[in-house]
Amino acid sequence: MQRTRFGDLACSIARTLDVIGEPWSPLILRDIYVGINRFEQIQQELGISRKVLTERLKWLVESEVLHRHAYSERPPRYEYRLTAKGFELCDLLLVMVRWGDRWTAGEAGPPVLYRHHACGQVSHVELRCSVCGESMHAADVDVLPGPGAAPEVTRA
Amino acid sequence: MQRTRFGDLACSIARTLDVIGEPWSPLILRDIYVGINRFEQIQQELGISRKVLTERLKWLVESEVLHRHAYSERPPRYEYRLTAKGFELCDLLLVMVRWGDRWTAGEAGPPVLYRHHACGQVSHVELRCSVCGESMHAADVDVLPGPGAAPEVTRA
DNA sequence: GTCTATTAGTTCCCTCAAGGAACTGGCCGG
DNA sequence: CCGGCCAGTTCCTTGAGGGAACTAATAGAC
Repeated sequence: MQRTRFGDLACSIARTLDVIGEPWSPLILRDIYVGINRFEQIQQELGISRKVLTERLKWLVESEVLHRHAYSERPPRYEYRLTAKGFELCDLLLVMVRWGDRWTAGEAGPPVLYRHHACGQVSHVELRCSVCGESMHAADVDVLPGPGAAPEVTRA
Repeated sequence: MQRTRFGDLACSIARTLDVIGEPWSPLILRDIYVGINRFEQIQQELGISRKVLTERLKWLVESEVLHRHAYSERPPRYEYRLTAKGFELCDLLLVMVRWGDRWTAGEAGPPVLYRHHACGQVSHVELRCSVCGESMHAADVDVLPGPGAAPEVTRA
């Protein structure tokens, strides 16, 4: 956790960062997305400190991104699963993958490929407009104050 | 900067986080995207420590996400601008905004709206498959090892 | 010519979060 | 009853973030 909390800003980016902006959190989310659901597994896969992993998991559960599921009563054992809120957050991971593949993968090519169920092809995500369906990137939009804007301040 | 660097992992998410995963970096990117380009302006808008801002800007310039543009020779004064690489990184911000709007905006509604140039409508981004154009989310894909995968390890 | 303001950092100290390793508690199998 | 597994917790050390003061370069006011 960084010292300054972002959740109070009238900014959806800051609020999203408040949930998964801390170091390790996106990688924990990825692990759980690909089926690495248990404390011990995640700790070993990432090489993260157990203390930090405990803190992150607790926060993600509080934020309703993950839910702690008992897979054994005796002894009490838990695994972590994505909620609907958490599943949608994985969109962010797909976009990170896309950017990382394009700009950091280098000679070797992307470390992981994604096959789309609908068409069966290996592909990647693209951003489109929810209204017209055309390509929509940072350069293709105007930014306007919305209903939840803080007075006298414009934040994204 | 968190203690553990992520850039060396064979994982595009980790590599992307290596560039903008540190606290404040996405918010700095956002500021520059919306036209807040100068050190003093960013520092005041975010309330970030000047020391940390210096470190982040330096790193983002080294990572070729930003470029340091001299807008005055005497006295030497600089502003920060997005490179093509940096502009594409803003896609990530749009997806963060979308998630934040959906899950954290609450009663007040989204603080900022985005109008798409192509259709003139206020809308938001959606993820589509680059091959077939259909909706593509985390639940709609199979994950396969790619050419740049580390031996014996699968990372996203 | 000196005084102040502006901009872009740099330096300093202090606190608190991350890393790492050892430890705890519940339970099972031999 | 001993060792092993799992899911954490505790403790200590290091180093990153916060905050404020300081520097350098220059323009403009007086």
